[in-house]
Amino acid sequence: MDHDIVLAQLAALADPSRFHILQLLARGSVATSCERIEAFENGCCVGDVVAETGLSQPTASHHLKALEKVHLVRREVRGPWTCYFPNPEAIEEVTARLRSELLPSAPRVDAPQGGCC
Amino acid sequence: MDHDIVLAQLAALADPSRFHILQLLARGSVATSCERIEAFENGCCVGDVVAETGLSQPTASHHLKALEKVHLVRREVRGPWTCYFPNPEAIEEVTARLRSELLPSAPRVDAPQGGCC
DNA sequence: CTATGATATTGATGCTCGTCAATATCGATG
DNA sequence: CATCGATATTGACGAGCATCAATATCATAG
Repeated sequence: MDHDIVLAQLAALADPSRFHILQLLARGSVATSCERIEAFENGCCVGDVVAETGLSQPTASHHLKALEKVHLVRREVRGPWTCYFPNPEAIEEVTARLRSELLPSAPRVDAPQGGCC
Repeated sequence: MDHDIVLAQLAALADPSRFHILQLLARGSVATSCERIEAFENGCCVGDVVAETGLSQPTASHHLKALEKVHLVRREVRGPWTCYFPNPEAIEEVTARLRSELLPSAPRVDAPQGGCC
């Protein structure tokens, strides 16, 4: 089902470590140690996440892989580095789906003035 | 921290059962068995969720409580029934926070035309 | 007060997941 | 090939959670 991707993305977003990683990528505030990422790209490598978050290297790698699996980040191998980049479209998609599925699309039926209880 | 509420709301949204409950409430498609809910209110009672989802009564009660804890639904006791109503403001808040925290606010620094790699 | 219908709580169970240590893989460089 | 830096994988552990059965609470009608 196409439905599942939204739930998977929400689950990915709900973890504090992963949310933090996405924040770092979104604000482009990572001074990366990767020689193959230009400043304007707002990307980082696994080691950068380790340095910024204090997570162990396997944990950082694990979370980045999870984020890439639901397309919240884009992954690119550049020589010895694995580079990750934010994917704003995915954020837009999640918020759009949340709104379309969980907000009343049509204006509600007119309610009587007096209330009920 | 005010930060935690967003993560808690995302975690609440990420569960299939809870997401389904919110969908039912959002589209106002629950023909409730509660005598004290008017049609225009788009609310339902615990028993309605049991009937619509097939979950056990304790599980439905548990999920509704969890949704209320993060303000995704509003709770109101009406006689023997506990009634739940959608809270669209919370959905708007979550999506707004997602966008403000995970999307680049300022336009990115101008990138060189040629790309890099 | 008693009985009944509606919901909440408790206890238990199985599963998922976040985390790290240890180890393996992989690319680049001599 | 041998080495080194960067990342991925494996294995294990513990915490949290979704779920249900059984039971308790609570409101209302009689």
